[in-house]
Amino acid sequence: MKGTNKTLIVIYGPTAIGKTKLAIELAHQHKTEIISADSRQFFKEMRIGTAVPNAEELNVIPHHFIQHISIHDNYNVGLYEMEVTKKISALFQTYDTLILVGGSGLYIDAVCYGLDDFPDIDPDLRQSLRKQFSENGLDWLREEVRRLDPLFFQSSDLHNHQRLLRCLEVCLQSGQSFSQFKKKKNIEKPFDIQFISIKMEREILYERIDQRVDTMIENGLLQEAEQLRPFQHLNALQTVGYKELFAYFNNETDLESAIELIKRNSRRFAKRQLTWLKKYPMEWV
RNA sequence: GGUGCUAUAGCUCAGUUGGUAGAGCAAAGGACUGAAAAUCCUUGUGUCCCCGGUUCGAUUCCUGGUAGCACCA
Repeated sequence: MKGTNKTLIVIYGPTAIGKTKLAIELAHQHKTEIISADSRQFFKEMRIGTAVPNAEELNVIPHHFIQHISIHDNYNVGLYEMEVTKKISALFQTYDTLILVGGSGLYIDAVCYGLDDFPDIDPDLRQSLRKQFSENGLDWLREEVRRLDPLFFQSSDLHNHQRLLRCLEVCLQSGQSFSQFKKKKNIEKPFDIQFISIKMEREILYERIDQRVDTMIENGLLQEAEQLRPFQHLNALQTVGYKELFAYFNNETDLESAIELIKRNSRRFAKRQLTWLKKYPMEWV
């Protein structure tokens, strides 16, 4: 306890476990509002495939950071952190308790522990580095990182091109090493945090995932994905439930296989979320 | 009823000239600071259908079962 009378209830857990329902119950109970930490429900074009709360649910309890931006907007966890920090402090003027709910661990971390300050990256630089990577490959990328940030080179996964590219862009943008910015300063938040998750057998969770995918298909996921097909290259659409259907539209697979893949990839996603979850001091319901 | 083929991991199958076995997929574990539903790392789970026989030793060869498939009646 920090001696404040403000509490953020954080609901985290794997996809399809019932976070939305629990959040709404708790919001009713505390007569408060809900903040989303779900990096895919932000996008207003993606509704069915991200299982956003339905219209009635959104009506009864005010939700923030849901369906509030477009897939064409440039968005990331840094922007989210800035906005959500402001929003939370504004809402705590009115409420003693707020609900944070979502499945994106990094975004939960950003709210609860803060992010270090990194330089803004010139889009041209980012573009150029990606091009160089696609031309010169992973060995080139590693070599650059070794030269500019030996510490990162030692301690990081040298097969992960996304991380290496991120490291490199920060180094080149700032003239300093990426590692220098990573201070892990763990900003003290002016509120208490209570982590809550839901206990469920793996087998039952997987059944729920399968069922929910079938429901999404019934609710028109194909049509939603079809409309987004022209934008399939966007970051926001590198998402389970969409990328598999793009493959189907592009004749790379049949529909049945695409749906099976959505289920499998949702299971794998849930597993990654369960790994992430272990770092939080959870209370289970 | 007869003949033939098959029986090995959760699934599809490979293999062992006799020394208790391995691929793909599914799965499990992990990492994570501005793409995070992304990206990446690690891991092989087993009465080799059952009862006998031969053998120092059988999942492998042999007899007999059982089950599935195919063909013939």
